[in-house]
Amino acid sequence: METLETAQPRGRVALRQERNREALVLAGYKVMSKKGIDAATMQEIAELADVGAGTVYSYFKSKDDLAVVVLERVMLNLAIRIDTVIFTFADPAQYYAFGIRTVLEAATRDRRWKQLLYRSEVIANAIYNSMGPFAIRDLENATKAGRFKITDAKLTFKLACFATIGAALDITKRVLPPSAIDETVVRLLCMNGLSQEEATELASRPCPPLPPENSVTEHKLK
Amino acid sequence: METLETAQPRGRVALRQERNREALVLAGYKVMSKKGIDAATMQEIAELADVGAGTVYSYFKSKDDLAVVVLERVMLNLAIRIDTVIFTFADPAQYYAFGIRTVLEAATRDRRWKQLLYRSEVIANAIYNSMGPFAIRDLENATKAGRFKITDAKLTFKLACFATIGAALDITKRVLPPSAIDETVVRLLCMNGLSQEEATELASRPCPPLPPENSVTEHKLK
DNA sequence: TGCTTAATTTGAATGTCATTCATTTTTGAA
DNA sequence: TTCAAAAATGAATGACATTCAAATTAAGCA
Repeated sequence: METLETAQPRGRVALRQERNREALVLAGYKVMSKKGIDAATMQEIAELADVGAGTVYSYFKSKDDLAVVVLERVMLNLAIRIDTVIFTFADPAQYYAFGIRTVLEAATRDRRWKQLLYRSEVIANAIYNSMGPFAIRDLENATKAGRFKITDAKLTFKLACFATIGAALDITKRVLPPSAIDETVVRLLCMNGLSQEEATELASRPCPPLPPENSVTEHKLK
Repeated sequence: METLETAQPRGRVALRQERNREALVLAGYKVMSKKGIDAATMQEIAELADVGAGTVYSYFKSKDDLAVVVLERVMLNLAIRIDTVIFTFADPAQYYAFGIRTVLEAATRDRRWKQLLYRSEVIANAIYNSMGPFAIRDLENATKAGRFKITDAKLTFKLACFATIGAALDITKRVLPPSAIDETVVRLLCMNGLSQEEATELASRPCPPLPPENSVTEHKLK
């Protein structure tokens, strides 16, 4: 009984904090994906999360810190959804190819992503951190299988993250046509040591549909 | 005599404006490369250029606008210096390889560049705009010569710009070792359709020294 | 040379936040 | 119920980027 009594009150605070943190991440996501990271104000985020303006700072060191958490959450959600689908592929190289394409399509088609694209080093690093464990695994597997020829999977994926955001920005701004998605995938596959022909073939394989956003219950957003 | 008389007073304003503009770009470069773009204040830049704080805005729309001009100037200076050296290469692919390596080394070794690296989409686009004419020419020549196999030189170089900044940022932050420069060059050459072996060989060729910064008189800085 | 208008420059004032911090509120044990 | 500690609050602070009314300068004209 003693443990139960001490556990309950202790849990209250922890639970509220968890709820507040969750509410802040969600509010941050909503406001930032509507207005962009810079134009989002801490005031509005705090109000939407129903906490005082100062409270945000007992959960996050700064606005940028919150933005990083928000972005990593979005990316992890996408990474997990991708990961539920790729087991259908026989070719290990296709795991990576599909991941790249999916990120590019999300970044250029989803209106909520567009606002987040500026501050590209923040979002590129969020992709790297959240999707990296999956992507680097795929790169290494495909290299072991002899499909890719790379020596440093981490560096390779880092380059791919930044390049992807660069392409996505230009497609969003209509400097590049939407068809640049295909060519970007081809180039990033070439970067892994595939020939132009191999890369083109791999990039043109059909893509399975992704499970819906909210299917990732552990990492819900929206 | 008439033309001389009207030319003189007219020239006075124009001359002063040219001087002011130059002074502002130079001051912007000095302050931004010392403190970083965000921490540089318009007040300090104006003071260093010896104009009123408001005057900056009759030359540049905003702080970011000034930053873009400053960065493009730095990049153009480097591009021109690179261009004076590459005629010594027989292989057209080497033009591009040397350019990529030189940018990476400048970005990671020069203390003044480090501060400019954050705001990566600004600097990546500055590289693209200033060095693009040279780099895209090199990419297309090397493709015609059968060394590279790409279909869209502009897109390819855009990806390379963002990837380069991503690598430079991590090397600067010591997340990646300086040796990542070599591997980045190799990967970005593979991206152009070279095999791993071809890319490694090309990346390892000796590099000639660059002419000094101030040798580019048309585009002087510092 | 002096007069006049248009263009340019000026820097103090404005407005917008991110962040801080003195108070207030809540918590949980006694 | 009482109390000390922890958390939350939101008004106040400070730091700029940008604006704008006033001052200065330029240059055509008599």
